[in-house]
Parts: sequence; C-alpha cells; structure tokens
Amino acid sequence: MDQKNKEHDSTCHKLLVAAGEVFAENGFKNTTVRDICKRADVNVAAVNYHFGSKEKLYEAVWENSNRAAVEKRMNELDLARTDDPEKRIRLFVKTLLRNILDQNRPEWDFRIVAHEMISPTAAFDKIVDRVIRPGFLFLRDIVQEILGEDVPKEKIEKCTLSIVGQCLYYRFANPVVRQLLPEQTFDEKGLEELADHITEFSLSALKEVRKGIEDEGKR
Amino acid sequence: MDQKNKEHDSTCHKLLVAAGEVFAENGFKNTTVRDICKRADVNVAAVNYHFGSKEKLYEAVWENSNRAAVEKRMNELDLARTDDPEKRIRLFVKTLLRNILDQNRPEWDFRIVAHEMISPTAAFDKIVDRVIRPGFLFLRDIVQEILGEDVPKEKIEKCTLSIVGQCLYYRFANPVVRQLLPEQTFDEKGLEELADHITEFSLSALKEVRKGIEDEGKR
DNA sequence: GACAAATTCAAACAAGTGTTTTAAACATAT
DNA sequence: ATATGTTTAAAACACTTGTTTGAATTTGTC
Repeated sequence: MDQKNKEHDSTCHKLLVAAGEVFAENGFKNTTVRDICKRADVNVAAVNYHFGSKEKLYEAVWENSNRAAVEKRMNELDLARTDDPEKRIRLFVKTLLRNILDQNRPEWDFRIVAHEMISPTAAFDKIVDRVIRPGFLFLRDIVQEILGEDVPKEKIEKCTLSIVGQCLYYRFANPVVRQLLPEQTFDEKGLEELADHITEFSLSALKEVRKGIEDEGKR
Repeated sequence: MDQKNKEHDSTCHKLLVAAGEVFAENGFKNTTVRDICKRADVNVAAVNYHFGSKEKLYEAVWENSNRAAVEKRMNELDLARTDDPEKRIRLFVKTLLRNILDQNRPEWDFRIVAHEMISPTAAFDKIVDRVIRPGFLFLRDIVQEILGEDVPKEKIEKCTLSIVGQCLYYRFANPVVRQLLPEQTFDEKGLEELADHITEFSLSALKEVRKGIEDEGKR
C-alpha cells in the first residue's frame, strides 16, 4: 500500500523483511501478524495501517522479493547463452540447485513456493508465470536443441521435467533426503557433486533418447 | 484412544475417515476439528472424547491409514521380485506414480506426507521409516544390480533419488505441472505414458552410467 | 424394565486470531 | 508557534480455535 518508504529501518521495510522470513518458515495460514510484528519490532496495528491486511502484506512480500530474485536468476541463465547445449544444461542445473538448496543464501522465495504448492493463495499464478515458466522454457529449448527437430513436443516437455524433477526433489523432499542420506551435505562441495550427477544422468538419458528416435526414423 | 469400535458407521470410524480427508486437504494446522466433525456428521466434542485431542486424532489417522497402505504397497513391489531388473524398475515407477497421482483412488496418504515435508509433526519419522525408506531400499537394490558392484554407494543412491525425484516432482509440484503442461492428463493413459517415459529416461541414463564406470575401469 | 456405564449433544470456556479504534507522538509547512 | 497530516501505540473488538462441561440420551446387563 504505502511503499514509498523504503529506507532500511522504516516500519514498512522492517515489516516486509520480517514477514518474508516468517511466511517462508510457516506458510501463510500458520503465520500470525503478531509473530511478524514481534520480529520486526513494530506494533501490531502497523500491518493493517501500512498494508491494509495480512493478505495484502503477503502479496507485497512476494511482489517485492520476486522482482530482484527473478532478475538475478534470469541474469544467471543469460550468462550461459553462448555455450554449447550440454554446458548450458550443466549451468542450469547448478544455478537451480544453488538457488533452491544453498543454505548460505537465505533465499526464502522457494520456501514460499513450496507452501503455495500445497495450499495455493492468490499469488500462485503470478509465481508460475514470473519465475517458474521462464526457467522451464529456458531448459526446454536446450533439450529441444539436443534432441533435434524430429522429437515430439510432449517428449521434450517430459524430458525437461525429468531434469527439473531430479533437482526439485531435493528441495521438496529435503527432510526425507536428510534422513535417508545423512552423509549427503548441501554445502558448496555437496551441491557441486549433486549438480554433476544430475547433469551426467540427464545428458546420458537425452543422448540415448535421441539415439532411440534416430533408430526409429531409419526403420 | 478407543479403537475397538471399527464398525463402518461408528463415530470413531467416521471421524478417522473424515479427518484423513480434511487433514490431507489442508494439513494439520489449517484443519479445524469443527470441519472434521461436520464432514463426519458428528458432534464437536467427539474428537476429544474418542481421541483425547486433535493431535492424537492426527496420529491415529496416520497410524490407521498407514498400516493398510504400506502393506499394499509392499505387496505390489513383491510382485516384481522375480523379473529382471529393468522390468522391476518399470513396475516400481508405475506403481509409485499410480500411488501418488491416480485421482481415482483417494489415497490421501501422500498429501499428508507433502504437508509433513514442509512442516513436520511428530509423525514424520514414522513416515520415513515405514513407507519411504522401504521403497527407497527396494529401488536402490535394483539400481545396484544394474550398475554392478564397482559403483560407489553414493553414486547408486544418487541414481536412485534421480528416479524417484522424477516421479515425485509430479506430486509435489502438481499445480505447476498442470499450469505448465495443461494437456498432460493423469488418467490411466497419462500415467502409463509418464511411467514409460520416466522408465526409459532412467534406464538410458543408468546404462550410460554403467558404461562410463566400465570405461573408467579399463583405463 | 431398571440400573449403571458409555456415548452424544448443546453450550460455554479460555486462548489466540486479524482487525479497528482512539489517542498520543511525530513531522512538516505556514 | 501553530496547525495539519502522518505515523505509532495500547487497548479493545469480533471472531475462530481446541477443549471442557454437565445434562440428555443411548447402550449393555442383570
């Protein structure tokens, strides 16, 4: 509502920061405005005064955090425009894993996405259109390039999701992974190894898929 | 608490059924005992009378649904004991997808699991030990068999998660998939195609991984 | 049928929720 | 300095939450 005040310790700004953290931890419904205000060190009434309602604060948090995050991610992806497709996939996987798993950068965007996934709010459509679909299309085009022109659209899309699925599993099922594979770390080294594995696994599969299509073409 | 009453229209039983559905839809925190009781067509006090608390009802729901589900799933898997590894993977993928995606069977177990994933309750450890780990080990052994003895444990585990990751992505990110790929269906035909794709993709990758290991061994 | 135990029910309770109110504190411009 | 509009603060409000109460009803047993 009142977003002109962006100074670093204005009530507005403190609320946006605190709300982002708490929403990410607990989801929309499980978060109380009192929790947010306590963390922001701000009066309870501030939420409704500055944003109108808890819901509008949620939207503002998303709107605000998203702009920067999406921009950054698209920049990371653009870095890889010039390389050959295989290197681009490697970079895509690596930056995706870093974005969703690196514990050093408190990018809680993805935690909010995870919550949205099972109980969507009004923000859901925006999320898909602005952060998920661009990444999907980016990867799809690379897969397309590797598989060639003769591969049906559906196959390309399924292969694309097979790649992102391998990555996102570690985010969505993170507690499971930690219990199943206690020795797996998510520091720089762990992420690197994971990215290498997923890339190798996926490129191997893509290569075979293409071979299969070509053989089919010859018959 | 009082689980001797298992007749199909006892208050206890009605509560367990209704609670399962509502918990699956909304998670633990977002579910109200009044919602549950309304759906069960039962008085509000019944929850506390029969189960002691909302929390104990949640545990009872899990305990109850789980026994049958796990047993069924293990039976499905056992069916594939005799076949060759590739066929076993195909069957594993197919039954997994069916369990988590088939909209005809109201197996809401996985929806509860999804909720547990982002805000775990006390039930989480049981979930991993009783339903997730057995499936993981089952698949891991097949992957082991395909890749051979010389492959390091970590590689085998990563490959295993690459396979289940492809499947579970369609569960966790289901709303995204529906928006990204509107033409993808989850009926019998759609699941079949999906299972075929994931199996083909994964087996291709595994084959290449093994080849890579063997080549490395020769050097 | 009568008695006791188990169960159901409507109502109320205490605690927690988002929001509103009212007044005080603050800033800014004349 | 005064007046005006903006921001903060404490308290209260209306509502929902899980839970409890105590009476009514059903059930089981002799």
